[in-house]
Amino acid sequence: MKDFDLGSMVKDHRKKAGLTQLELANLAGVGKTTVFDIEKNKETVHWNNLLAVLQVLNIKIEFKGPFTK
Amino acid sequence: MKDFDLGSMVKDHRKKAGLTQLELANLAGVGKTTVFDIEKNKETVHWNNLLAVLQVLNIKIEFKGPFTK
DNA sequence: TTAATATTACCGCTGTAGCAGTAAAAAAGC
DNA sequence: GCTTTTTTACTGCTACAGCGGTAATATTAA
Repeated sequence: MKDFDLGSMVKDHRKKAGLTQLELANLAGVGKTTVFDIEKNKETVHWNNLLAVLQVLNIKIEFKGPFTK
Repeated sequence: MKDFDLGSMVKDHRKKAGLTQLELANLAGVGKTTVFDIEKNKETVHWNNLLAVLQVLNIKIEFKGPFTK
């Protein structure tokens, strides 16, 4: 039930991509505060901003529900 | 590259759970507008609100990146 | 060690997501 | 058919996420 640590994953991928928070923010078209918040697991971020950051890092999202066909 | 249709998935799961948009919104603790926007694939929703809705529907999220361990 | 870079943390300000309310259009039930 | 429920769509209003700027702390490199 506990939320998985997305922030650390983002940070890890960013590091391995050789990017700073500011660079990642610029690439994703968001502010540096947003990248910082994501890595700190703040759930107050906007969905589209999170998507933009994940896309830069090539992180895919999969949704699995009881009725996933 | 195209975004997968999360809105339809949410709607489908909601239907199969026998919930109306309003009921789902109340269960998730968000407004009806938010549920409506999610099903319409508006990416402007807040991350925490999306999480709350998915949790009610038992939809899990998985992140898969190049460096996922 | 010192210097340069990166991260964390705050600050106002602004834009807008979220809200409830309303109403009209669609869908479901009778 | 008609009635009820649900969904869609719009409206002000409010709260706060996001923004850049700044500064302090932490990290890295030289």
